[in-house]
Formats: sequence, C-alpha cells, structure tokens
Amino acid sequence: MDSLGETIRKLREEKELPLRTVAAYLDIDQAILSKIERGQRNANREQVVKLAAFFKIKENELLVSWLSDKLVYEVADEDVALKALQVAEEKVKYNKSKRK
Amino acid sequence: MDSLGETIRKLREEKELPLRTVAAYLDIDQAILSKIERGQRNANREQVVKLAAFFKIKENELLVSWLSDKLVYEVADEDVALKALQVAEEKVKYNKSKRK
DNA sequence: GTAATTTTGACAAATTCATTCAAAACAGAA
DNA sequence: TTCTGTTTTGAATGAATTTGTCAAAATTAC
Repeated sequence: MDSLGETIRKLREEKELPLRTVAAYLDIDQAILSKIERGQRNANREQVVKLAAFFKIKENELLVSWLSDKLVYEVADEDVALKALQVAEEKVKYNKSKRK
Repeated sequence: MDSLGETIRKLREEKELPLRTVAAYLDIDQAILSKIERGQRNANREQVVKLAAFFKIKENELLVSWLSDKLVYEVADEDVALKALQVAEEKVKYNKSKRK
C-alpha cells in the first residue's frame, strides 16, 4: 500500500541513484523530484509513465498508485470519504456499462 | 445514482422555483447555478451544504453525491479508474485505523 | 573536516478555475 | 406572432492554484 512517492524512492535507493539522475531523465528539477518522493508535490501523468519506463516496472501499477494517491488526497478530512469512494465506483461501473 | 446537478435540478423543478431564487439563497449568479446543475461547473463544499439546508435534505447525502462526482471526474478516461478507486478505499481504511 | 546529496523556501511564470455580465436561446401564454 | 420570464452560452476579467527555478541550508557519507 505504498504511495507513489514511497515506491519510487525505494526503487531509486535500491539502485543507489541520486535524485539528479532520475530527475534528468524526467527532465525536471531535482527539487521537484524530491518533493514528489515525499508527497509534497503531485507528479503528473507523463512523469509517472516515464518513471515506470525508467525503473522498468508495469506502467499500470504505477498509474494506479498515482491515481489512488490523488483520490485519497481529494477525500481527505471528509467524513463521507469511504462512502463517496464507493459511490464513485458504482458510477464508474455504470458509465462503463452504458458506454457500450 | 444521480449526479449532484441532476439531484438539485429535480428538487428545484419539483418546487417550481427559478434558478434565480436558489442562486440568491446561495449568493451566486444564476448562470453558475445553471452550470452546476448541468455538470459544467463544480459546486464548492459550502454551496453543497447550503443546498442541503435549502432543500431540507440530509447534508451528508448531498456531500457524498458531490464528492463522488469529483472522484469520477478525476479518474475519467483512465483505464485503471476502477482499480484506483479500490486501492484508494484501502488506503483510506488503512489511514483511518492508523489514526486512532 | 570535505564533498555529494537532499531538502527547503522564496519567488516568478504558467495554468487552471471561478465569477460576472450581457446577449442569445428557449418556453409558455395570449 | 409578440410579450414575459427563464435558462443557457460564451467572452472577459480576476482570483487562486499549480508548476518550475534557483540558491542556500541541512543532511549524509567518506
């Protein structure tokens, strides 16, 4: 249940790479990557895709991690957080079945 | 499974009230309310609370409707939408248990 | 200690978002 | 059709949020 930040920090440290290296690959300032890893900034979709490629892990898994982080952030400090997530699931399922 | 917009439009039309009346209560331009009802704009939390009071319905129900709309919007056109919602649920549950 | 790396925060730029307003579109009644 | 009230649209503005840059401070490793 790691956040995106925790995940990529672990991967980076496993390979003993400095922020600089990964940041260069993503074409962003290392300060931003530092913040992303610690959850102070959100990555954008493009960056997530690049990160998956860089670390050679499944793109979809990282996207799920990233998206779910955003969702958690969105419902934070709402009492109805869980309920809202469940209803959102229903709505997505419903839309999917309808779109066919 | 109505969206917030559909819900409040129905309520307003049941009572045969013009946009003007409800908009005045919310202290916003009627153009905005029109857009909120048709899902072209997001309401903010405060407006949702006021709407619940105005129509005398449960605040939490309307908040769930509003929040879940935002979540659906956030994951729209992502293949991993459902998965992300499920993982987000797990994360929220986990955070809740930890925060005690 | 030095050197490399990471974190922080101030600032600027860019982008997104909300709001206002007036005109256009629409609906119903006469 | 015209009159009246309502709703929708879109352009323009302003506010707020996000995003990136940079350099200095803090931390870590040697």
